[in-house]
Amino acid sequence: MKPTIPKGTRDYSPQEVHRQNFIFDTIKKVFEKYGYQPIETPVMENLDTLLGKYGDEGDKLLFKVLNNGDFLSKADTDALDRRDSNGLVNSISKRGLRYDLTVPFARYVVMHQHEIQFPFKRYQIQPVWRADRPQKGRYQEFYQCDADAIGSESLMYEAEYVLMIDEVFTRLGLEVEIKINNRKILAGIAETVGIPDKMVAMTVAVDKLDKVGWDGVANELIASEVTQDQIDSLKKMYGSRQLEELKHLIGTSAIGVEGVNEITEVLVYLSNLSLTQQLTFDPTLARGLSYYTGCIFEVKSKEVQIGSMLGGGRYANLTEVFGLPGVSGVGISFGVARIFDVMQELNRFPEDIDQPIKVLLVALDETCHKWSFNLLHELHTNEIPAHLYPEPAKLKKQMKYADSSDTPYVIMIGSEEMSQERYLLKHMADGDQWQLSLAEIIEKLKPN
RNA sequence: GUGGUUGUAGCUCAGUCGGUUAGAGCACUAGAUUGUGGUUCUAGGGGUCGCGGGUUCGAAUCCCGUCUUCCACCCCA
Repeated sequence: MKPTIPKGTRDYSPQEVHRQNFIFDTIKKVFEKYGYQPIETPVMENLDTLLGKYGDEGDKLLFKVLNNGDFLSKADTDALDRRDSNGLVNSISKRGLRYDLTVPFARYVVMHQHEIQFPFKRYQIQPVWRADRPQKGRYQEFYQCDADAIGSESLMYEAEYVLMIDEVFTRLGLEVEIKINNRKILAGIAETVGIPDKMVAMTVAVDKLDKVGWDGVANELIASEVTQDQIDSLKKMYGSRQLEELKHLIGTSAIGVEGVNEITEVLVYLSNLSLTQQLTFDPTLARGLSYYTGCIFEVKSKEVQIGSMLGGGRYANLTEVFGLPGVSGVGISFGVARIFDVMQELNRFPEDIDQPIKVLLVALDETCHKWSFNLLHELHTNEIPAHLYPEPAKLKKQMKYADSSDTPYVIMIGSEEMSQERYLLKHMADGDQWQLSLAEIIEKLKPN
């Protein structure tokens, strides 16, 4: 058979794993520095934990896991006869793959509420799955790195996430725009314009403003039965993207003012600190899953055309459906596959993260090979990543192996070297070589 | 989920109007070179032309289906 992998998935070869780990480590270091604790949750959740949390679109993108055993005998035969896939799902699937890390976290918080000190700050680095149609930078399986703080309404956390985002992308050597908005502002705008019932349609349309312009937005809104007057009014609201001006325009909407005040407070927290990346208040930003209620975040690359590399926001009541009302949380989620693709395209990975094997031992005959096995052990004892070619093959073949696997050093061991206990150490890149004792070699190759 | 696009050697790609045994570069293997990789030269191995069906005397080439890739929507990290 011809081997393939499912669509939207990818293999990671050694170099790619090293590079992905570099991203994980960078994010993890920042998370831990800010006092976040790691947790992990199962790849599968019960379907009713996941359903209804991401909107209708999200539900469609959930991977369902077929029940074990003779699931068809328990299937809803009416739905089956009608060829009604959606109706059939309940009776043949009770589990699904996690779609994000936030909803499983909310479930975790409720289940473990008695062992948790609130506010609880946790981070989580695990893959998630979405049955989306793949595109560049869009996969069906990808890692998310989430940090969330739950059990506090303080806007300090929003400010803290801006700092964490700024630090992570700066450490990765990327140039990004951090966008921030607030769902309450969007609600306030909808209210002011007179379309509070059409807020979702409005945000979805306005989110595309930069892409399709006002004509495109207007067309979409007219399709949602928004009047021309209301569109004009909306256009006026978005005439300026300045917070002060918006506050004035939104003045009659209590929730809108609240949203503006929240953004303002976040900016006050940040006012005495300097950011490396660009932070923008963007009232067109809709973003986020349906559970967001307050501030929302997004990060876009300023260097590469690709979807957002981070999303996040505040969810006032996500734990309520699991039986724990009144607990507010806020968090961010780094999309590692996209960050990886951006760094790959821009060639931003440091060079020294790709070299696990430092030296290849090359033995010239069977006796030397056995002897070299002891040398190998000595190197390992001294924490030097080393590899002995598995047989005393032709020198050319062994050298070529070292060369094409990018091993920086080779040690040659022949009968002469063996008897003198001084070995030939060669640096592959520039061709320099020295006759050295094992102790000298260890000294030279030892990690600092 | 909707519309389009792509698939030929391990990789990147040629392949005319449907016509004989499907090619190139790189990579790989061996030798030139019995203690030195990269450069060079010589020789060699490697292909169900994504998969299934159809049209035809004859299909990599045309048609249908399907899978995959990428793109635009939708939505998202």
